[in-house]
Amino acid sequence: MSDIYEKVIELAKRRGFVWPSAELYGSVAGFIDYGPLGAMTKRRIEDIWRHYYIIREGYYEIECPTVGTEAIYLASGHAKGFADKMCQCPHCHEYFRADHLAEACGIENGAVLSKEDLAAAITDAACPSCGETFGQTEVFDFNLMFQTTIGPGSQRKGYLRPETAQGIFTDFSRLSRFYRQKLPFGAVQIGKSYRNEISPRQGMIRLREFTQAEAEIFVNPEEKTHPAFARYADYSVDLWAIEQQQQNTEAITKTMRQAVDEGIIANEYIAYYLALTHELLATIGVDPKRTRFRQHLPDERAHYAIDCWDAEVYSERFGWVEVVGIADRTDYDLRAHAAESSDSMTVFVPFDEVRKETRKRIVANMGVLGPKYRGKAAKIAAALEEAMPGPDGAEVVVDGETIFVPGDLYTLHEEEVEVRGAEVMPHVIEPSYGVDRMIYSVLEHAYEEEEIDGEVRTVLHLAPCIAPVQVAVFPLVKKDGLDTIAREITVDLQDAGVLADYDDNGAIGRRYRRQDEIGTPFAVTVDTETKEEGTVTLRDRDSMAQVRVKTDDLVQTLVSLTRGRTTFADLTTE
RNA sequence: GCGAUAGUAGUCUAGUGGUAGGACAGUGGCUUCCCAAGCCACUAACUCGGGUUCGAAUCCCGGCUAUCGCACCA
Repeated sequence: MSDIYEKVIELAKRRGFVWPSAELYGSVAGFIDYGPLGAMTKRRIEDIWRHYYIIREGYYEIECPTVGTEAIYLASGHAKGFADKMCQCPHCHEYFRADHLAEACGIENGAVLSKEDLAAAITDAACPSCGETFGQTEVFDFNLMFQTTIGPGSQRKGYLRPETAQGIFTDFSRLSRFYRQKLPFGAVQIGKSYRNEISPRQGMIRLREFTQAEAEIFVNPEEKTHPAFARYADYSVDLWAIEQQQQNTEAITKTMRQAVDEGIIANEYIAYYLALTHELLATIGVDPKRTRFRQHLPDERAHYAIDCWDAEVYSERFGWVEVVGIADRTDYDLRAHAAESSDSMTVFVPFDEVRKETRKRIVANMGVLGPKYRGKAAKIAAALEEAMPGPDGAEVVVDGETIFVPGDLYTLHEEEVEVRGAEVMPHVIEPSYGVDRMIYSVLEHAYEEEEIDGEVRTVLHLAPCIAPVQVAVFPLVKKDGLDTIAREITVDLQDAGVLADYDDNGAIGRRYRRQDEIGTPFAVTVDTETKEEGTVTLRDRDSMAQVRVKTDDLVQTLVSLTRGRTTFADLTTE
């Protein structure tokens, strides 16, 4: 049966929203092209995202390469952790995850075994597909990252990034200086990421090249209270928390204040971005009734994450689809990069008041110590500074050798120092949006076939702020100079930054329907009254209602309508 | 990736071993003062590669893509 997915995809293909990529030479699953209308819609959605995260939250956007060196992904764990150990049945040539097979044979922790151990573990395993015994089989890594080499003849490995986040982490120190080393701060990135999925099946939902919009917000681990939390404290969303999932009950509706106070959501930052995400999705036209937030269960959550929620959108075709992930990733990423690089990845956080601390310091008496230990003296002196002295001496370890240094070879100083703050490794709050999934959700929720006088009218109820074509301009008939007036109006609208589409082809009804199908929210029609009274009709896509508007006021009215400042209903009640 | 099924203009579809019709859409024109109206004309397709055959869109094999099942997967 032709379900809504097929109808939406058919429309998207036919009218130029989304196409299979490079159909000319045969397309490859997991790659899509955005056609003229799709690219415009995507841009508008991204710009609304920018409005929320850059303009309102104040996290500037950066843009990093999609190709990264191996070091980045060794640090991030993607080079290892993103790889599955696979094997192939020698009889039926089916592929399986080796660790799953091993676990089916009663091996625990198959995931941590080496390739060789796994191969040994599965020799007696029966193939889940054909039932034959595996025997000696090779276990190989399948890494979800696309690999490339950098430079001619170079052995230097490069990877296409599997997420945009790493670019922000690798720029951490410069970002910290840009924000004058004051937590919290954040950066965002919108761009392509790549995952070489084994078998992408679900159209726009699982792609090998996809667009992410990610924010990495660096916060003081001691202060996970969002400075603007009041904005969303009373905002309520549907939460499908761990408890409801385990008890198999429905999502619960809570305000963000309640959810944080009751400990359902780990902190204000997570709650704040849950609410912001809910509002953003509603703004671009995702049905709030078909939006919920699902908390990751403890066993699916990454071990370092404190709390993680997915914004899920209901699709008639795919069920609940993860569109946004919002996680508190703690200092995992920065710690990983600090360990791999020579950067501390910390921010100096001053204390509210300068703290006075007394510090014990051991100063070696080099005049005695030097001659006594000779070549080892410098190292022993350095080790002494860190040592805990006993009553008559201190033990230090130098080059694996334990040396007892008598108390008369050093003096103990007690000094009062002023401590003005501490080096803090921030925690990362990460809202991560799948832009392609947002677009699909919007299209599916906007699609409607309604019956008008026995005819089916196909309408995309796109929000005026994301509709690719914002206004259509028609002469009612192509004579008496009506077309000239309509063309002039089109240019006036275009000059005001409104994407206006002039059309004089065919009957007026057909032109309305054409625009309905691509979601154009408003249509302006020029008729004889335009010449006599100086007014045009403005037609609303959703209600098909019309009002007469003064030609002189038209541009201003439409600018305001397309930006969502006013609605068509406001015009009719005036 | 494996198995099953399928692939005909932009879309939907008819069809047969002898090189393809329809509908809708689109374009040009006529008509038309408000919701896919009417009339005329036009454009436009056999998924790709190989094989069998005098001849293949049709039969066979393979690739690609889509749908479904399995596996995989945020």
